[in-house]
Amino acid sequence: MGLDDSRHALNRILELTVLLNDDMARDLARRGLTGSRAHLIWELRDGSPRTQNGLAKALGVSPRTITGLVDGLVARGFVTREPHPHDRRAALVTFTKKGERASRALERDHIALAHKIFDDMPATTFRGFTRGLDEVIARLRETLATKGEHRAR
Amino acid sequence: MGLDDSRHALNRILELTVLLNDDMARDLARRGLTGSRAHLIWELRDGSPRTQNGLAKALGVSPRTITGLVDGLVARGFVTREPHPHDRRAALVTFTKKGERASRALERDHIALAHKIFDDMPATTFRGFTRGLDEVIARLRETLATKGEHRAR
DNA sequence: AGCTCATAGTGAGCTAGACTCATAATATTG
DNA sequence: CAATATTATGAGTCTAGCTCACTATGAGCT
Repeated sequence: MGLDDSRHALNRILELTVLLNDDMARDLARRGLTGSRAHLIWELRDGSPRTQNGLAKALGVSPRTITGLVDGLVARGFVTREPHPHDRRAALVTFTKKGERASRALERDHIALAHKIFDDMPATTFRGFTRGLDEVIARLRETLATKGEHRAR
Repeated sequence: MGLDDSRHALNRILELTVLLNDDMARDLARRGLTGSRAHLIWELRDGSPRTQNGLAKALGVSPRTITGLVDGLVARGFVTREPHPHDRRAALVTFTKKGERASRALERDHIALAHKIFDDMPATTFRGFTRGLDEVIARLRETLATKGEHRAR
């Protein structure tokens, strides 16, 4: 395939990332959330009381950043910090009612988006897309891994 | 197609956006650039002397933000502010030698990435992917337009 | 028991990117 | 010429990352 084709395809992918980002950011804003805060809630969704350290590892972000995100979510009433039963150092980040509602709303939004994108797509197109997508992701993973080796030296 | 399939596909797309972001951010950091600053350089690439206002519209960002981005690029020697020949209010953001080199490097990186992702992908897979991708983008555009109407009311 | 080391969280201070609002300087137009 | 529009920036805010230093506590080893 020609180079121009692959460049064009890459540009389309980048266009997609921008569109997705905009769409999701707007939905989140409507619910009083930012991307990072929503990400935290999303993580909290499976296994609600979590320590901040656990969240830091799950989100791939420093513990200090979690402190800030949790501060924001506490201020807006989505979560509370509860004492850990066995470890007085740790705080358990716990959903409030509002937080649980928001968590379910995020899930609904996610499903609705998947619907909107894929529902009336012909099955063959869908399969062709996902097949290619898997390959693209695999190539990207390779690339990242290779560069990671360099850095590790 | 089942709901689970579309949800899974959406998750894969999100995974892709994260991978792409990481990969590009790392390349940019290697060149002393951030995503936003690179974006500005990318825009400057086609039609080098540009006013900040023009850049603001091109990047879809407030003029004040451009001031900040240009400040950063000037401090690092990628661009200069030159006086506009006919309008003493406006500054023309202009590449330095270093900026031009960086601009070409970004282009090379872009091409290399497209290569890495698509080069050894079977043509049928590639076509299937781009076809689906076009549809996905179209659906997203629709969604955004619909919501935009709401906001416009 | 006591000492050392590790872990959980936060304060302080930095960079970066985005916004608004107000303002200065300059263009444009009636 | 006077009113209005445009270009850029200062001031101040918010979010989201980071590191480094520090407190409090937990765990393990003599």
